Amino acid sequence: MTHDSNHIAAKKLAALGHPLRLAAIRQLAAAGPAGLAAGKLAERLDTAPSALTFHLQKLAVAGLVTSHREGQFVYYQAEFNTLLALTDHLVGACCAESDDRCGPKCPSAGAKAPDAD
Amino acid sequence: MTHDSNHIAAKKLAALGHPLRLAAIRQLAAAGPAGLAAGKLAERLDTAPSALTFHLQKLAVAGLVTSHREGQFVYYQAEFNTLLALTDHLVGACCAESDDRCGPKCPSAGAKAPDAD
DNA sequence: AAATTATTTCAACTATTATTGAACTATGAC
DNA sequence: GTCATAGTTCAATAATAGTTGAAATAATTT
Repeated sequence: MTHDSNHIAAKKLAALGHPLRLAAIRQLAAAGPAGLAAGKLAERLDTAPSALTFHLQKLAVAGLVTSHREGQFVYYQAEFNTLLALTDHLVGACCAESDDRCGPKCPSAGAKAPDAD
Repeated sequence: MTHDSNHIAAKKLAALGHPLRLAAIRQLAAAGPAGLAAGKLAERLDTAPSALTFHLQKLAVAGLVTSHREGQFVYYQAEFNTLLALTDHLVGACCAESDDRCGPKCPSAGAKAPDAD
């Protein structure tokens, strides 16, 4: 909400704004809390290891993934709370200043409906 | 879900991945279906008109805003459905391949819980 | 300790995006 | 028509981001 949290959220969105990175985070999200090894991810995304590292680092800097080594492997996992907070930042204030709502799925539906049907 | 929809979603996220654009779409989202005139938006975002046009065009190309002229004014409005679909693309497959869920707010909570408590 | 597998780092290069201010176009008021 | 207001376009520049492959580091196996 502050001036600065907008800046931070924009950074996260920019990090997600690349096809490989978006595909990566979705794989990691689908994989659940256990995450995936970098190599597995590279294989699934059909990309070169060095490219994957480059992109995973951007995601890590943005706070969207974490990693830890387990023997030979480095596991990456999605930062779920950060992802969910981000989607909320994006649509959470939807229609806040409006009498109308944007539709049946409006995130702030019910919060201000004058309609007591 | 397809290879290509990922690419399209990444484009939208990249469009949102700039502080001014993110601030703009949030203002437009908060403004509801009626939208806001470009000048009003420029004033609220404290930015030069030409810069605002530049960024609004990116949002428009990405399908996140539309605009229409009303006399002297050009009104911009958020594309709510696109925004909501985007957040869903981002977290919709969360934990889909996992036995564990990422947390109490997991978007796919209930979809696969073996827990019949 | 040499070989193998997993991942990261680096450097050279290419490509894309953002910023700024001045000029331009569109509409409405006089 | 001329003036004021609202927005857009353009051109020059500055800044950032992405790609590639080869070399380096880390852990494991023999």
